[in-house]
Formats: sequence, structure tokens, C-alpha cells
Amino acid sequence: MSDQGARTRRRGEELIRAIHDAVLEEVVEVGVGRLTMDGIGRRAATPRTTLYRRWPGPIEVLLDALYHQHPVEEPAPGADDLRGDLIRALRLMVEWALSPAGRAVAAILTDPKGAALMSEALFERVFANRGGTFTRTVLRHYADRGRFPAELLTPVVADIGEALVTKRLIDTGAPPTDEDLAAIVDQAILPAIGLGP
Amino acid sequence: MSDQGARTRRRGEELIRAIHDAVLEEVVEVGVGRLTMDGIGRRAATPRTTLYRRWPGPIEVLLDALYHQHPVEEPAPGADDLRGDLIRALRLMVEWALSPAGRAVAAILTDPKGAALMSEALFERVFANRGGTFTRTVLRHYADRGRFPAELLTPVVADIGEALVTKRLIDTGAPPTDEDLAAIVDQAILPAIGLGP
DNA sequence: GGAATTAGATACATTCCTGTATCTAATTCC
DNA sequence: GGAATTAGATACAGGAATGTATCTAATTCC
Repeated sequence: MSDQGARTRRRGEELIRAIHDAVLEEVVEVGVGRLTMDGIGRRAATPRTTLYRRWPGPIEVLLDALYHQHPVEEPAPGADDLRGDLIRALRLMVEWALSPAGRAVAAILTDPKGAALMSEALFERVFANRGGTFTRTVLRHYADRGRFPAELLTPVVADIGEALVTKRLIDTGAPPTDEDLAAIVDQAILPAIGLGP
Repeated sequence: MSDQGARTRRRGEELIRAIHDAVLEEVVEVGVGRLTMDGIGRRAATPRTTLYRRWPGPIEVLLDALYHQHPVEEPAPGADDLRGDLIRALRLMVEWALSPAGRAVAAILTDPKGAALMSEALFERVFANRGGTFTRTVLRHYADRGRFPAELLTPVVADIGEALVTKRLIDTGAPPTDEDLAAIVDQAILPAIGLGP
């Protein structure tokens, strides 16, 4: 155990993790439609026999890798800082969206044959089966405390922030800055709940 | 010319159109990553030699097909119906997004290797190089006429409607109803320009 | 009607990917 | 240290896709 440097082969958990990391990177680079056992194996520096011993095909490797990622972090609204909490929630969303798992989920959801593979169970695993997402969690927290009329928190309003961030990511591929997130909160979300300028 | 039914082969423009239609359908079904000359040829009922005589590969067939689609229709704001015009603009967006060309553009923009192929020139051709998009055109029209303060028409505000529709399409794959579009206008866009309930 | 053009059909070699089989080498466990 | 387990390496056959070459048939044009 004391001479780990002399080992030439990965084994067990270490090998699985390397394969998981490799498939998440590979799908981001080539997309679901071009995902192959060959590609994953090359990236993980492991032969295909090693992959086929555990998984029937590349999609299964990918879904297994996603299954074993940490669930998405939940926004933690504070005492009384609606605006700040919304911005932090959106930042959390951006960070996740740009993570290997986030990018992989996006790749699956936007692939014509990929979306059907994203089972309900996996979706709940990734998002830890919470009743809300990013800004919805914050908005509900403050509506419950009377910060704004709860009836204004409609599905449309709950979606505004994340929709704008999602479109931004698609349009430019670049992460929005904190100024961008603040603009989304100030110009779109707060007016929608009656707290505009 | 009077006995078109007796012809067994398509030729010239008719053949090109069939190939264009085929590639737009094929990319929607299989995605950019799985687009092949074989697939296009099968769908167009034409051999690959016919394709290779004109295009070096499947991506070029696709981009050429897009180049020759009619540009996106522009919203035509009326005299004084901001809400109605916004809903109509979003409906126009949905119709385009669900068209063969719209779906193909989406497939390209969401493919890791596809987005880089969408040249500026093609983008302008598809969108006819107009300064605005769907709701932005309407909003600018009414801001110019003093319907609401022009300084409220920021890039974020201009994007709200389309962002919500885009996210809806991604999340559910189903087209929003007119009620959905009205909710987006009433709950998100109008409040953002100071015309909330 | 015949020449020119073009679409369609077929064949071929190559590459990549798939899935499997087999073997060797490394690692772990007793 | 030896047995068991597992990772890595290699080989193989078959299928799909690529790109090219060649030929035939259909269509258009003069």
C-alpha cells in the first residue's frame, strides 16, 4: 500500500471514476450522436474489453456516470435578501450548467435520440428530487414569507431567470457575468413579482 | 412537357429540392452527429454518387439546404395592440421553430461540432439580416411610439419572451399553446416594460 | 434522331466501430 | 508464495459509412 507510484494499472473504484470522467468529457466534445466505446476507451486510456465487461454500450456508460455524480446543489435562501439570493441561485445554475455533468445533461437533452434515454429516475437523481429548481426555490421561500404576493409566482414567472440564462448559454456559449445575472434579476424577475424599479 | 407522370427520374431543380427536403428531415430525426450521406441519400431516394457530385459531405448538404430556405417571416406590428402583437410574434417564433428549417437550425446550434459551422453569413441569410428578432421587433415598434419608456427595452427585456418559449420547447418538446404565449406576455414581458397588471 | 448531359445503379477498397474471444500481466487476497 | 481476480492487450469477423470508379439508362437539347 505504501508504494502506489509503482502501480501500472488502475483497479476497481479508481478505474470506474476514470471512465466516468472520460465519458463526461467525451460527450461534451463530440455529442451523444458521436459517442463511441472507442472514443471513451481512448479518453480513459482503457481498452474496450474493460468497458464491455461492465456496460453494453456507450450510452449506458454515460448514464451510469451521470447517476454517480453528486446531485445538483440546492440554493440556500437567507433571511431577507431576495435580490441577492436570486442572483446567487442563478450563479449556482450557471456553475452547474458549465460543470461536466451539466454539460452532459444538456448534450443528452438536446440530442434527438438522447432525450428519451433520460429516465425520470435519473432526472430525479441528478436534481435530487427536489420540488424546485434554482430560482423557483428562492422565489417560493420569499413568497411563503410574504415578501411578495404568492399568486404572482406562476410557472412562467418561476421560469424567467433560468430561461434567460439558458438562452444566453445557447446563443453565446459563454457564461453570463454577475452583471448579466443582476440585470436578469432586476429587469425581468423582480418586475414580474411586482418589485420592479 | 404534357406527360410528366411518365418520367422516372428527377432532374435539376426538382432533384435539388428533394435532396434539400430530405436532409432537413434527416437531421431532425438523427441529429447532426449522425447525419450521413447514406442517410440523406436513402431519404431522398437518390444514390450517394448524386450527392457527391454536388457536395463534399453531409454537413454541406445541410448548410446548402438551409441557405435555400425562405428567410424567417418578420412580425408585422399593427397600429395599437401591443399585447396582441407580442402574442402573434411569439406564435410566429413557435411556428418557425417547429418548421423543418427551424428544427434544423436548432439541431446545428446544439451540436458541439455543429455550432461552429453556422457561419455569420448563413445566420444572416436565415434571419434575413434584420436588426431584430420576434418580440424585439414588436417591442421596439411600440417603444418608438411612446407606448412605454424606451429605456426599459434592454437586451434582457427584449429576450424574455423568446427565452421562455425556447426553454419550454427544450423542456417539453411540445409547442406552447396560445394560452401559454398569452401567459408569457402578461406575466413576464408586460411587467418588465412597466405595463403589468 | 442522335449527341450531350445527367441521374441512377453497382462495385470496390478503406476506415471506423461493434462485439466477441483469447491471452498475458498486474494486483489483491489468503 | 500461490491462487484468484481483474485490467490490459491483441486478434478477429462483420457491419456501416466513406469516397471513388465505372457503367447504364433516362432526359434534354439541337
